[in-house]
Amino acid sequence: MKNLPRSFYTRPALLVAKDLLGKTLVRKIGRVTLSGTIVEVEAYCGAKDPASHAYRGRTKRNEMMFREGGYLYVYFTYGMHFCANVVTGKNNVGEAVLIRALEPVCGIEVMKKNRGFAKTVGATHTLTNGPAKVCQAFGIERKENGTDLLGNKVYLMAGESITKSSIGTSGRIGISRGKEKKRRFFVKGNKWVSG
DNA sequence: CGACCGATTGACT
DNA sequence: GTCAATCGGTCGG
Repeated sequence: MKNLPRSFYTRPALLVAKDLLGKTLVRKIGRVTLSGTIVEVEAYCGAKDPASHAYRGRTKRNEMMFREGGYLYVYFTYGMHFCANVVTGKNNVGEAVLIRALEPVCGIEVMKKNRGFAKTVGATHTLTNGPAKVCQAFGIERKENGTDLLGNKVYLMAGESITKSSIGTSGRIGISRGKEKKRRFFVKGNKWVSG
């Protein structure tokens, strides 16, 4: 299997967001491989979007968002959580797509260990149904900020194809500004989608 | 420098 | 349903 090419990421965030549904996120930690199918995302559109970290221009924190597409932007929030974004668009644009939820595929036992879950068989939907949960399960922290998705630590592969009719759209979650914009996309009926 | 608040979660009433 | 946890970015003085 092969990484998605740079050209997948250098398009506008809204297009990349919809195309990310059904793709497989892969994370390698030493010899361990974790993977999952993306089922929920949100687009954050640079300087034009009041909810985006890039809205107030380039800073040390959001620098990564201004790279060309295909890098990981990880930020720390609420004093205890990390969220992972896929940087999109061309250099200096400042767009990204937040990975909000995914369906675990490989390495479920390791994800449970990372999340502090008991060693039971199978996965429960609370394992990865939220942006900070995905990061915790996949071991994505501050040092993963800036990871090149064309490398072999964190990357994406083509996965299931999602038909247009099974993609749901809504306003974004957990923000106060730009709430009305329909920039959240999810796979309808998938139990891993966050509530 | 101090106050305020956030792309969240989990525990508790 | 409500609320604390906990810290770094941002803005006002």
